[in-house]
Amino acid sequence: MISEAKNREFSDIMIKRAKGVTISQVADAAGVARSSVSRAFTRPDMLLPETVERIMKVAEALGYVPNYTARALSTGRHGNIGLIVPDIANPFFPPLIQAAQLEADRSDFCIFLGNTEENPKQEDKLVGRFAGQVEGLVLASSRLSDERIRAHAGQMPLILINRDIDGIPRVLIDSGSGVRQAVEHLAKLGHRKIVYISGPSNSWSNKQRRTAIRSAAAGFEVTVETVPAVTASYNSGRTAVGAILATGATAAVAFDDLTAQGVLAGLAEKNVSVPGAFSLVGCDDVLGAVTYPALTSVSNRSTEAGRVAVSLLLEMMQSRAVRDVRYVLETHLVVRQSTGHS
Amino acid sequence: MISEAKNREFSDIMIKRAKGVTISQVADAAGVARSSVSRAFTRPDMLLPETVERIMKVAEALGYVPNYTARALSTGRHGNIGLIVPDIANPFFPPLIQAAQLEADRSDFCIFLGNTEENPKQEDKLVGRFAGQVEGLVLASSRLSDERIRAHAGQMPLILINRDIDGIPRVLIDSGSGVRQAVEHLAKLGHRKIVYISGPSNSWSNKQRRTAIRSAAAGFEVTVETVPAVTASYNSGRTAVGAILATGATAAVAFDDLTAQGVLAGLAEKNVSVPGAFSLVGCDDVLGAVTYPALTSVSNRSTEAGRVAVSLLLEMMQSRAVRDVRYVLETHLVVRQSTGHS
DNA sequence: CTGTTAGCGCATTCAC
DNA sequence: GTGAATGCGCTAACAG
Repeated sequence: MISEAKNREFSDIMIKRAKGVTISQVADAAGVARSSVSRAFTRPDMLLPETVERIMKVAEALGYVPNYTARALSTGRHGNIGLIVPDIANPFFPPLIQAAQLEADRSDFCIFLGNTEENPKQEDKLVGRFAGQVEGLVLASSRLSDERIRAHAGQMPLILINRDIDGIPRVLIDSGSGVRQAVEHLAKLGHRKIVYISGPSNSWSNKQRRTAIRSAAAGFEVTVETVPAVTASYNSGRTAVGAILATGATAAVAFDDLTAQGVLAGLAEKNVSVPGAFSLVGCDDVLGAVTYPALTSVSNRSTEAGRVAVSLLLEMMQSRAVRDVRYVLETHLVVRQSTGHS
Repeated sequence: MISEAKNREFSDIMIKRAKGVTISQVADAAGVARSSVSRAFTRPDMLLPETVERIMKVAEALGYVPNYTARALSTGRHGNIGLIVPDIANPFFPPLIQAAQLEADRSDFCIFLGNTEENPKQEDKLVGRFAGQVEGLVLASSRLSDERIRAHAGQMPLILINRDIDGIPRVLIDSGSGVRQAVEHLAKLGHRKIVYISGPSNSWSNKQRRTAIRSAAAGFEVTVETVPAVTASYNSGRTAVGAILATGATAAVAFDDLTAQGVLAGLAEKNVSVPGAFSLVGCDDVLGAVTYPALTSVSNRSTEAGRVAVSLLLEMMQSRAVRDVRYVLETHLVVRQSTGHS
């Protein structure tokens, strides 16, 4: 590996950069009032076409670009909305972010993205940081306490994704429906004891999945044990394999696909064949069919969740009022090759 | 699937939301001047501890939150930097984004993220939209023309990732080094004709890889043909398989891992075994060992690229000057199971 | 230590 | 149709 110093080539030329040109300079240069320049950019119809053209030409020449911050301060509308996610590197979120961005763009809004590294403190800090820069906020899989979320919701329009708090508009991906199908699927394959490999303890989805598995298992005369995987990640799943096998279960449902992928690797290391000797189901279906064996998983609807959340937020911002919306997206099991007879 | 209407439950309660409380209201309520409130939040050391405490208490009670937009307008510093990527759903970018965010956070800066959907128009619009909201900008794998980039660089501090323009600070991931190793690897395995499955035509990385393969191949007496894959994606790679096999080549290097993954799927459909009958190398190494067979790939250094870019940007913003930096990150080949003897 | 004053860049009343 | 004045919420001199 080459050292940093060796990689850096630079000349000594220091070019002082110009400060941003303002509306006043354009006005002076064009021989008009500041307000006319402003109008030329926001309501050209109020000016003579020739005046607009002249102003635009001068603005172009001077390299004038409207300052959105100043505009926002004066209008109270900055056209930005914030989106906060716990971990952008988790493949569950990029499609959600993309969909949110697309939906925001349709109404000419920009997305301010925050990544919290699964850290509530960081999340709280970010929300505060967004204050005054965004008109509304979407919190995806928030790790914040109910109280904190309520406090923030009092400050600005707020939509929750995968977090169920009364009185705050929320979009919920109901993995419960898919998880129940997973348990039924495993039961029919003859499995009598399964383990749930749990995710982050402050995750709403984690609680929901754990509960759904327990109740579904009871109906199929299957027993369930829970093995924690601390965080939702590959390594976490991999190290949990020992504990999983120690339970004597013949199948497992993992909190998410990433965890499942780690478990898959851990099982392979211990020469436990899948699905021959052990069956595994993931959640969120973010890996498609790329694992080996291809992972049976519970579908996710993150794209719709992102789209709907932003759509609800824009609606809420427009009406300047909050409705107690609870939008639920159902899921289902996608059967592939990682599950088989016990 | 349940209809949207059915999923939406909401009460009729419309709660009017309060407007943001300002520094003046806090000042009045606390019986101090506005400037004291401002100081309590920005330079508490300038005030008596008891004054600070009193102000803070009142602020807390009123639910005051500093307005960053107003603050930015007055100071000229908003503590935001923009980061624009072509496709957030491409696994190459999340680690880069995460690293950039982490580095920004160390200096208490926030990242404003933009996604362009590989569309230059959208990219141009976003840059304009960021004007005045960010103090600096990082453009990753920009699809903009040199002219547009130069124009924007004149407006604010700007760093490029994977784009090589003279006079504009840039961080380049040199996949050339890794690609050359790939060609050598294939040549040693006896392959005499290989194809390069190209990516987006306006991608700097694509040009760089194509060029590197050609020159390396010449040195090893290997012939190269190029098959286009339009966009960098799974489907694109999958549909290119026909054209790839038609060339009669025995191995291929794909623009990126996503494309390679598609090719892998396409080859499997045609019952062409990998690496038995065909060898394949990816680029960017974003899939780890999860494909089957595990993909031989050229390493990426996106995390470092993100970190370094932000670090350079902050440095540049501080000095209010631009140096002609060209920071190069070397790559290497990661051999796995998708390559074998011809 | 704290209050007073004056902008930051722009949109928006009002007059003309 | 266009210019002059006011204020968005906050920070930064300058006094006291």
